[in-house]
Amino acid sequence: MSDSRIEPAPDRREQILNAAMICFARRGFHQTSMHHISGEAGISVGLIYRYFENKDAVISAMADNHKSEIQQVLERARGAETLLAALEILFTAHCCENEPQVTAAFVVDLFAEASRNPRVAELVRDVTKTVMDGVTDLIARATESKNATHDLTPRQLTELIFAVSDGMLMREVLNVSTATDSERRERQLEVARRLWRLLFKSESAPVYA
Amino acid sequence: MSDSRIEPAPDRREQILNAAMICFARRGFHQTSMHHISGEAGISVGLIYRYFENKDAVISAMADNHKSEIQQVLERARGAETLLAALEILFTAHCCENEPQVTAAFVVDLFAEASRNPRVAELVRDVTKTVMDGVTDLIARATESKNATHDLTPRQLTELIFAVSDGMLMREVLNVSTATDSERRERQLEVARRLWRLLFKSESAPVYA
Amino acid sequence: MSDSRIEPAPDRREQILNAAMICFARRGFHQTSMHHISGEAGISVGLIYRYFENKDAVISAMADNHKSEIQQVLERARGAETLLAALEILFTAHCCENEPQVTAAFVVDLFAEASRNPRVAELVRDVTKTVMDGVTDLIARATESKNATHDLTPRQLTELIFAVSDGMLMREVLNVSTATDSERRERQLEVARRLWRLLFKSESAPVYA
Amino acid sequence: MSDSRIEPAPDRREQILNAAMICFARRGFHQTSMHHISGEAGISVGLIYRYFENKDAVISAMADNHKSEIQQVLERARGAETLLAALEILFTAHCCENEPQVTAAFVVDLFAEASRNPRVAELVRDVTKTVMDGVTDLIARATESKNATHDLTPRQLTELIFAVSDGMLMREVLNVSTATDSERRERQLEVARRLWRLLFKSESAPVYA
DNA sequence: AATGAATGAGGCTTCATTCAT
DNA sequence: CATGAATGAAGCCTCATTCAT
Repeated sequence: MSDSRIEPAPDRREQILNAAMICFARRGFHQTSMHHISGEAGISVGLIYRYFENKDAVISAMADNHKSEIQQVLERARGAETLLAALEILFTAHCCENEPQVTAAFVVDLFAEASRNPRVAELVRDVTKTVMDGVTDLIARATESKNATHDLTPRQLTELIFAVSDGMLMREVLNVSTATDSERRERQLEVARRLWRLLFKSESAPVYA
Repeated sequence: MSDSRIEPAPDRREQILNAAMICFARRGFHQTSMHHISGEAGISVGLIYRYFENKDAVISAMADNHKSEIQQVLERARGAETLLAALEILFTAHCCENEPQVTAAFVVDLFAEASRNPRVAELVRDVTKTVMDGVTDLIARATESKNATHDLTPRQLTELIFAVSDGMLMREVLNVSTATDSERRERQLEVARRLWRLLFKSESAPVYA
Repeated sequence: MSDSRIEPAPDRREQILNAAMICFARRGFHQTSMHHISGEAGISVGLIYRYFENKDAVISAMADNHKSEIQQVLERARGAETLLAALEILFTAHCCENEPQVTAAFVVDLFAEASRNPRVAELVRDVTKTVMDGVTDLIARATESKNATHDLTPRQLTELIFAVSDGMLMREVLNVSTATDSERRERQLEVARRLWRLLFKSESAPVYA
Repeated sequence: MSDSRIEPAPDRREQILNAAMICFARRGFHQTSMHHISGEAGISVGLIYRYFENKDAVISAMADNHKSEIQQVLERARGAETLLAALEILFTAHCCENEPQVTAAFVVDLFAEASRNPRVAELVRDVTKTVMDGVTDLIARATESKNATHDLTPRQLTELIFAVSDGMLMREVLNVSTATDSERRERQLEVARRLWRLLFKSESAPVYA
């Protein structure tokens, strides 16, 4: 803070990944050139290659980052008091941090890339499995699951919940400009909440007023 | 030679679009070259430019095609006897015709492209709106919607149903090879069906045991 | 001849290879860029890739060409009346057609490349073997070989003769500018001739006045 | 720290040149990067520039080194008891020290480089002249030259002998793996020896049987 | 003396697009 | 209508060289 050194530790990797995230969200993986990234990061092209073997490695690293972030969210969700609160944490984090447009565009592109880049596919599968296993476990242990009115297994409930979440995220890229980001988000959240209550309905009052 | 009444050329546009669909699903829009398409179609590169202004126009035309197909499915769904049957038609068509992998890869790429190509975005938004309006209407008029145990409006129900469908399609690209296409599909369909029954539960089971 | 068409068949491959030969001789394989070649050939860079998979393929094709040329020379040598005449054909062709500097620079670079590019090495080994086998055969059958004053086998004689030829070619790149090309060549030829006479000495008069 | 009398740094120049020799032999001058050299030498890239102005200077210095080595060999040859012994020293040194492959690849590359880098050409010409002058002198003074059966001048004999030596070295890079290094070498040496005896045949055998 | 991060020009290659035939 | 040779801009990546530390 009082240190006069301009940049104590310019974590280049992170700097490059941040720039790449912006570029990828803006134009997609394959429309983003190394020049775009270097320009956004304010460094030279060659320098990127000191930190990443090639463009694919940048994409993989971003997927890795995405994985860590999601795992942190999972940890937070595990600490929630109720199942619905946990789901809300997951749903919100998945789509709402940063500008939702950016995240959504990136994630959809990530899945598109996964469908043909095996290394990325592996990463996405991995994070997907981890998080879904975590949520399945959460559901299986939740008291809210006891008096359910459906015959969905915890696993199936998880699949349903994630499908809704991913599906909404996918639609997000269309950027229906008839509403602000937060309004749109609120609408989606409301739908999701109602589904959750339906799935984990307790006799008592609705969780959210 | 002088006879120009009978269709002299095969439907080139369709031929090209079919080839493009295969290529796009295989490698994505921006990884597919015009030569890939011409090779797959068995024609020369130059010929593509007689039918499409440029590569973007091919992509847009594919989105157009996708729109027509989905609208046809909507028509079929409208003729179904019950709401659940209609949903099943929609869900199945959306994901199951052709090889699901192909369709899934294409659709995810289409959404990714929509997030930055305004013309594609416009088309996708259009088809999305049309189909969702259609389903909302279907739901609003369905007798199954009367005795619902939730407070979801027809519009919200539609959003929920489509989110589930799209979300599952998105996961499809990961191609978890632990099951055949149809097995995977069956599992997804089972989850979706249970949701639908929960949402439009009719005959029997009282909501509160 | 009377045909008014400007270029009846612009054998692109040959055109490119000619340009490449000039460039390679001028600056070596790895100092020659595809731009250099395309410039020398008067075409665009991209066009080279219609005819050659990549730069290495151009090098290999040149080595191939070199092989054909040498084999033709071998054929001519086979038709010579005396062994010494045959050797003179081989020696002269190997080093003297075109500008000797160009050929020499190219061949030395070719060997240098062979020492690390397996595909080129294979080609050079192949042509080397073919020609040396041919000459060994020529020697074995020549009457001049009968009354030799040495105990060198035909194979060894061949090795000796080729070593001399190659060694002189190697020196050629130094371009000792104290003499014209042809003078230098004449000096080399004189030395070589004397060696050959020594090796295949007949009792009679020297073959060449 | 204040002591600067005793050689504080190891002989960096030599260390770098040794590393460069290994790299150059392995991949050729222009395929060797400064990083390759620094890596092989176990130092940083920047340090090379403290001892050499640029990459070309490294190449020139290597040629210089090569020159010194050859001159030392010439000195040794001068001390030999017979002409044939002297030639054997020269022939053996030229091709056999270190791994022959390495030397051969380096020398062929050196000549290739000489054909377009004037500074290198100058050096190679210089060393060539020095050594050939030395050998010419050796031959002129040798008693073995007296009763020769040929009309070759000492200069021409030198050219012949060196051509054979260089030609065999050039072939060496093809590394016909059908024999070990030493076996191959022995075969070459045998051919060369027979030539020498033919050229400087002394004691016994009359020329005409 | 020594390091290695940083630069940016330049090399190889691909690809959308045009156009003569 | 159809072809495919041709172009050239642009993308990915390497590497000689510099310079702050």
